[in-house]
Amino acid sequence: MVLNRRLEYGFNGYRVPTMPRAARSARKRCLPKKKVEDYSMRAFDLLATVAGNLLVGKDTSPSSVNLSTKQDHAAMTGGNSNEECQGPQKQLEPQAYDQEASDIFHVDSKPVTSNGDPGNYFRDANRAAIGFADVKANSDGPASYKLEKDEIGHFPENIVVDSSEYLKSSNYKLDDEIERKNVVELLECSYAPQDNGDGIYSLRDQVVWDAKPLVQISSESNIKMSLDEERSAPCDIFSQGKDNVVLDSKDDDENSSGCTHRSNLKKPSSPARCMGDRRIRKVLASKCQKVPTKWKEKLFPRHDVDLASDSCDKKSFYKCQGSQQNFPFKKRKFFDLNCQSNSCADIDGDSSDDREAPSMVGQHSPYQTANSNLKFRIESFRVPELFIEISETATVGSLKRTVMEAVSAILGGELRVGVVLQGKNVGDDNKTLVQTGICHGNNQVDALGFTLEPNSSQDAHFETRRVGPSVFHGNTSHPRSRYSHPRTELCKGNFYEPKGANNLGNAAESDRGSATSPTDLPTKGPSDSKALVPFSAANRKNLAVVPLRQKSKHSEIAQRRIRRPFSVAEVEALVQAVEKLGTGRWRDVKLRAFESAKHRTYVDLKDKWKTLVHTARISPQQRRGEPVPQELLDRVLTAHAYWSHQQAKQQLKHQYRHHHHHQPETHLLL
DNA sequence: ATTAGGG
DNA sequence: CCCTAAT
Repeated sequence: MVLNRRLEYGFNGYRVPTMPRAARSARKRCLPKKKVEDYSMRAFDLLATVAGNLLVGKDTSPSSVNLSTKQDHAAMTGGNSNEECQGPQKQLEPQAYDQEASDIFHVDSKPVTSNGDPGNYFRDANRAAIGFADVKANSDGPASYKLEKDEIGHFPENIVVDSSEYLKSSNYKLDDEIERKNVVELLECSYAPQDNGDGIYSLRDQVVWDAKPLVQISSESNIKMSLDEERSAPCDIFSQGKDNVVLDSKDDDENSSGCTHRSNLKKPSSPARCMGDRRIRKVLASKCQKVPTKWKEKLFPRHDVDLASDSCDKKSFYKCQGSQQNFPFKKRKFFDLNCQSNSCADIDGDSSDDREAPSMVGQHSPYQTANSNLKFRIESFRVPELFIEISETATVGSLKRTVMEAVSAILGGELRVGVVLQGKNVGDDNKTLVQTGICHGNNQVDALGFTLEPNSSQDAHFETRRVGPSVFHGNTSHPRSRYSHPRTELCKGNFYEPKGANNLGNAAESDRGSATSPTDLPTKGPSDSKALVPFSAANRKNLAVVPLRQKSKHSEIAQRRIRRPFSVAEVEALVQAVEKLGTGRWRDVKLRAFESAKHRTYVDLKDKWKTLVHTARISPQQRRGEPVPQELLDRVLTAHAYWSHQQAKQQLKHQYRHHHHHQPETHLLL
């Protein structure tokens, strides 16, 4: 075998699930006392991720937007296992939703109107999310928020976010950068690739998702809210059917238990999703015929994968995909709230026309309402194609990571939404829906799709997507993919002030930003992926420009924290603090010198000190990373010696006192 | 929640 | 950095 041979894979894209959910297990550690902003943040992530489930309805809601939250989410997070099987039923009920909704965020706002431009759909949704994320909580009482109104005056009507679900976002920065972080966040958090050899190219969750709804975008009146929940399922999900997946009974063969179990859960509005189901089914049909059940069709993400190299065993690949044993299926529940039966009926009728538009990227179902307003349900967006290159000797795990990074890079980059109508991109953002024909008859419902596209600097319009086979270009390693560390300059703080409690404040803040940018590569072995380049399909020239390092690492769930090497300035601050406080008061050190450095815990500081001492003791040749000035290292040794001595002294003193109670403190070893 | 250490 | 035992 030729070592280091390159394998090239072309990916047509993934389907991005709309509503991932974190595991309870992980949540445990992610749910400390959080600030409302965290909820907001999480809400944004989720909302952005689930934007595909946004339904835009006619406007009857108040123009003012209020967001309220209940800080105490403990009750909601107290999920239990039996909930896995039983809970969903209840949750499928709108009432249940509403109840839970009251427990969390709540946003009332205006929906998008039909005369909005085609290019605004997603933007509006995102904007709402952004506003959501930006809201500030009141200090007391049920926090109320104000959602900023965008120039068009479009708001989601109700945005409900399960408060039990959010990331540990203490490091999260709610700024403009958030917009491009949105979707990728959850991908990273919930779909991080793993090494245990499951579906190779699947975007999947690392954890078992909870049964509760994650995000709800709903409204009493017009806005429809659909909740699409996914959960990991045991490999035998298909045969067991014991999971909570909402499916249509018809043409459902096996999984009888599960289906029957669910049938009663289905709401009369279910037809609305029939279309989506069918569409998905259709899309997947060619790839997933091995899977006998529609479950798979419904749940299976798209795996349009082109193997550009023979080195990769296609057979095994497909086998893997088809393997019910190993594939990490996620049960997917779909909730359609407030779906008018009549509307659904219409859609259902339309669904007969559903066909797979090659250029279509997202499934959705727009339908007209009483007024001239349209409702859209975007089940998912298609992620642009990407190209990766990886060593043949790389491990599967590293391949997964690489793919994950590529996907994350794309999603984390500046995204924009494309609207595809009947296979053609709607490039004119200024046209109205009517002019574009989007709001026309139902026969076109299926022809409408949304795409996520890299928002490249210059070119703003896009041509037809997916033109034939993937074109590999720009397959060289992406220069900026990893080695640029803007950190250096960012960390030049004023650390030389004697005792400023917030010496590192600036550095910490700025460091945070830079810390998220460098792609954290797998650090093990030669298996590390090499070049990883998002590449543009024949039609997507911009793609190659997508920053590869946008991935924000604040992945939730038990994700190892990103590595954030201490800058010299930080070391300086640490040394200074330790000189003053000693080595046994890391809490104080933290407060003193790293107060505003959220990502530096006292444990981190303690660890850093440990390594500093070690570093100071080894030869300069053995040291790695950004060189620490010898002067600092000397101070480290000095301080370490001093405080070690003090500590020993203290111990001896205590011993002495223990034996001589009558004796006051005596200074030995001075 | 902190501290101290091993991994 | 993580994980934990012990405070």
